[in-house]
Amino acid sequence: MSKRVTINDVARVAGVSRQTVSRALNDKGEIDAGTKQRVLDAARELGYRPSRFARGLVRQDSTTIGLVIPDLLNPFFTEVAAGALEAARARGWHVIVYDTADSIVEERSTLEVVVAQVDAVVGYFSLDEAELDRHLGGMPAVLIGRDHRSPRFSSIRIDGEKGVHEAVDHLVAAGHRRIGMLDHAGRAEPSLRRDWFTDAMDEHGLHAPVVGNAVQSADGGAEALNELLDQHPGLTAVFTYNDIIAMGALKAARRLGKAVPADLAVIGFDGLQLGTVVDPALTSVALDTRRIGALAIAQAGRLVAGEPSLPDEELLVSAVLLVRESA
Amino acid sequence: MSKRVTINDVARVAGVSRQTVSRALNDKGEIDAGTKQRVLDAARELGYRPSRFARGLVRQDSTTIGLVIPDLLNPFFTEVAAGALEAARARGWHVIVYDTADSIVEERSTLEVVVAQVDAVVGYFSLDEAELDRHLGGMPAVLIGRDHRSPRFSSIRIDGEKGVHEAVDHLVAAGHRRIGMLDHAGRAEPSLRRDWFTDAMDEHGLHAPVVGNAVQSADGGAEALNELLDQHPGLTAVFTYNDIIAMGALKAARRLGKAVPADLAVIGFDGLQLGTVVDPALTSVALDTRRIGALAIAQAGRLVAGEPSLPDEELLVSAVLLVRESA
DNA sequence: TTGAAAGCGGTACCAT
DNA sequence: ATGGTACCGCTTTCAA
Repeated sequence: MSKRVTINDVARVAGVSRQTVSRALNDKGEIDAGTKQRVLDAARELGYRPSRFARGLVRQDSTTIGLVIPDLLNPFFTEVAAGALEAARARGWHVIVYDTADSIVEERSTLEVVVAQVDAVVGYFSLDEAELDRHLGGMPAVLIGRDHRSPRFSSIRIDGEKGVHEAVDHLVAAGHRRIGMLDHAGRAEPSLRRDWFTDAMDEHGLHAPVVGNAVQSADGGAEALNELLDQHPGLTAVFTYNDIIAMGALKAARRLGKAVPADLAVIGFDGLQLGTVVDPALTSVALDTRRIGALAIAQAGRLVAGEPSLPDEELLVSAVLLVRESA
Repeated sequence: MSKRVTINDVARVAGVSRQTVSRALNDKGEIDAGTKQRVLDAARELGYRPSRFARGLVRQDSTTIGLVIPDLLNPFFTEVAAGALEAARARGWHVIVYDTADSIVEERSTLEVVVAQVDAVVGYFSLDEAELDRHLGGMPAVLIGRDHRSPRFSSIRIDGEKGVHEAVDHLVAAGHRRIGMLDHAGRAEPSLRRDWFTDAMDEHGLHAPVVGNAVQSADGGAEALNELLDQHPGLTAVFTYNDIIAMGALKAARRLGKAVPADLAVIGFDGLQLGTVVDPALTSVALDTRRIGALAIAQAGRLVAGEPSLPDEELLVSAVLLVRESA
């Protein structure tokens, strides 16, 4: 492994001092054109590249934010990430992306590493606040889609209540009464989204919604729909935990010979762009994913700079019903 | 904006030297338990976080690789990115993701910024080698899906020839003779994928393939298929530039009342996981996207470390036909 | 126009 | 167990 070429090497070869090298490289004035050229040539020849650490050490700017997401392959997180990258880029900040592979173990090891590499973290975490704090040791952190108790954290809150109510209203207005839900499987408690759904159903006097559980994949959604319809053949509409599950449900419905939305209306959650590639295009309770990413970055930036936090009400992203074709 | 808390501040408050602070923080032995606690308390109190620059400067390890992709929202690039992240993580390296938004202008500004932030770049570039070199100034670079002339660059090459031949063989074996293609619109020249397709058709004595052009989106694919079938109603199969376009074609086919694959067989390119959420699941000439990302990282790592490049034949990723349902 | 010297915030090595 | 000192690679005064 070849030794690093430093500014001193360049200086020696060019026959000048390193300050002069610095001047040449950073396009400062106050330098003879000939000297500058000589330095540049030497630098090229040696393959010199300035150390980003040394630079960063002396110029105290340069903000790097760690974005922690459970699964880059999940289009929802990809959209959030895209929003974050865009927002960061606009400010000249950098984003290091960490994928925790939906695993607590990976999340821990990610956090351990993250503290040494970035100025702030934003993202989706499943560890409790105490442990997060322990790993992060004072680093600014913005939790997405999850409230915080400790003032040490910030949150980007997601409110789907209004959107889910709109969805149920929409279904009821179209004449649906027997409406089921496909919730997320494999979590201890029912999801918030399910609570919103139940509430909305209650409001219409439609009680005891029937709920199935789907693992997080299109196949999971398909399977869950099959089971649900098996037990409750009378259902004319389903609301799902998210769009991926809804897409699986779409597929399963077609296999069962049910036309969507005529025989079975389907409404997802997330409002992924992806919802337009399936047929019929997916109606969904949509989140502004770009905005989520952008907000997280903005808030992280303020924390890093020691500026006051964004006001709470701006840290909230509300879902709205996006009517396409499936309902 | 509050001033940075340094190790000296902690040392002063704890009443020790900074070396002792360093010991306490890095869990070195040779330190009194009481002292260590005192230091830790002081650090917490002050909200001290070590500077990653100073650390990086003295510990010469820590590799950061820049991943440049045209569009994170394109699932193909997402999959490559996921592969890269995974490979980097396994080595303890970091990946900064840059999205150039499919724009030359953004690509330039990205490159300008990238040089100061990472040890090597990998990704998809559209600038010519001379300009890349100029921006990169000696930084190791791995071009994906694109060959290089200058030995200054590395490439991860993509070979779809075999896979596309398999696809055509598959169609021909199923009795198809009138096979069209939906190429990528908006590029000056026909794509490599089109060349492979034409060759494969030739081999079967099926000449003059009919080709339409689709813009890069599902809608683009749908539109292009409509046009193509309008001009060539006899087609019984289409091969597309990529999976997204194929998914649009799938949708368009259904709208036209054509069953897939019975009336029209569809084969995409890329082999996206996404291909399973549509119905019928997409048959595709599949690339191992994870591997592409992993190879790029591996090669970048070697370049950074000054190790010999991976042998050329290992830097090649070949596509294979992935038969699902649409053909 | 150029160079010398003083840090930036840490860690490593050598004393004590 | 603790502190002193040098040094990582670069930029920024300040002189010359």
